[in-house]
Amino acid sequence: MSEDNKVENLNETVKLFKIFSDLTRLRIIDLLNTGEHAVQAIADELETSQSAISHQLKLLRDLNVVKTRKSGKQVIYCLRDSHIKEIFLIGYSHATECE
Amino acid sequence: MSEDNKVENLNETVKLFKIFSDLTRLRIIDLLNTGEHAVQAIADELETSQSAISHQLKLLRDLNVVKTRKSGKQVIYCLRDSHIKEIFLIGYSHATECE
DNA sequence: TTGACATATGAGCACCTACTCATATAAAAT
DNA sequence: ATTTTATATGAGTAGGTGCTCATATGTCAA
Repeated sequence: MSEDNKVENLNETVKLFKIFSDLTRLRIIDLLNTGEHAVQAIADELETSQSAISHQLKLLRDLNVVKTRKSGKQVIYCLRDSHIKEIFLIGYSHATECE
Repeated sequence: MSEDNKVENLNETVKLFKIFSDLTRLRIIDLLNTGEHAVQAIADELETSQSAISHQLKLLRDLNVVKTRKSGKQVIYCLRDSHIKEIFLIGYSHATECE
């Protein structure tokens, strides 16, 4: 592998880890681990503004972390696949196992 | 577990993931995976200024990711334990396996 | 159609972060 | 002792990020 490819792979890895590097996003992911939720339900649960949640959900959508379906006026979010869930859980257990 | 503890645990998880959320730091960690290196050797290998590397190494020191030993004028860095290596490798493989 | 509700999004701002540049510190060589 | 080499660190700065606030868009109900 060329040095450029190595750096490119590391850059992809950085992008992946950045998904989990914000408390609001991590709380959303943690919540969606328990099942699908509408936007306002997420905002209520996390006691965070609808706008802040919606901005983060857009990021997670653009990064293919979550997918949506519509139900009437609501938009319901869930994790796209177990990929993200796995990495989250590994990080979570490593971060909390030394207490 | 209280909601506060949950958030606190998620915050620790965020801190862990943030370690890996910068290309320079990830390249340093990747390089130290191959064994210990002095500061200037890291800077040369990554074609990055000594100052930039030194600043990042200070961060990694403060986060207990790396440890050092002195050898004459040089300060030689290595990863503190396999903990970090494991998480890095999991993220790296997840980020690169879909190509 | 009008109003109420649910979500998305743009603009602006405050904060954070990773760099550069200059300089301090420390050890070895001369 | 002075100079050279290796590393650390403070100040300043540019770019990125996550929020708020205002508003747009879309859907249902009356």
